Amino acid sequence: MTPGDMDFPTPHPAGDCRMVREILDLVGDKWSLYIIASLKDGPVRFNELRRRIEGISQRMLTITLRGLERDGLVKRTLFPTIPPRVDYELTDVGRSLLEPVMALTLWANANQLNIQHARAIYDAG
Amino acid sequence: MTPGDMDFPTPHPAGDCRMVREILDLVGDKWSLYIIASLKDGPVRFNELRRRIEGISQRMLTITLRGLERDGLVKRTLFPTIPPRVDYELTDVGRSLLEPVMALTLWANANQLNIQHARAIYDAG
DNA sequence: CTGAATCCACCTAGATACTG
DNA sequence: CAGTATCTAGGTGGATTCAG
Repeated sequence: MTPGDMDFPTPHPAGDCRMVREILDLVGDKWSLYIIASLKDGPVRFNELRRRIEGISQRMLTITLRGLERDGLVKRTLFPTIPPRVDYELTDVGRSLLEPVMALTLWANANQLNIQHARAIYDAG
Repeated sequence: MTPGDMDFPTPHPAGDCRMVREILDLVGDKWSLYIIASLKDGPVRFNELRRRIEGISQRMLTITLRGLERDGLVKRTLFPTIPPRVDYELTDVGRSLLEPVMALTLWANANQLNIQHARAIYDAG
């Protein structure tokens, strides 16, 4: 580490953007938000979750759930019965994420036509 | 388009989640939010933008700007001087996106310790 | 039922070199 | 200055198969 470059509190003016990117690294993948949304009304079992989220593969459901569990957004409960049963549910932290996501949803609602229009114009030109 | 599959209003209960995903497809990539944040105070030229966003390559800056321009979030203005000059600035739509993004930032601020903690516990077990 | 393991196709994005 | 073109490594996610 060269002494001259010791501290770089904010390498660029984008400041806060750093943390937003961390969230996007958290739930910005293809399936996380679908899972969170699908869990908003209470615990759901693995295969039921799989049925609810159309198009997700078994592998991606497992992997994504593991990530959400690791980040403390989803809680996994194993019932050691035969056959085994596993419930997934949102933690308080996970549920609190629904709020800012809702803000994004509102923005999407308000602007999706603008965006479609802009694209149509751009693609025409 | 097969007549049978005509309409599928909400294939799964995740409903609103669709639109959120569309936004993530819009600005959920690696650089879009950095660019939007870097443009929040007014027009910026290409190379200045490149200097502000540490780590971005010339290619990715071009590609990402094209996408944002196509979606109507960023406006590109060419001054046909020699050497050429190009200004990029947020449109009203682009600027309006800063609000819900700010909500995400607040959530990140409030929960980043929770997440770090959850990860530490998970990785320990 | 709930996974883990493996293989593979696609896409993203970085490096580099070149252009008007 | 503001791009474009090409090549390539690495990551993401789908399909399939196996296991407890």
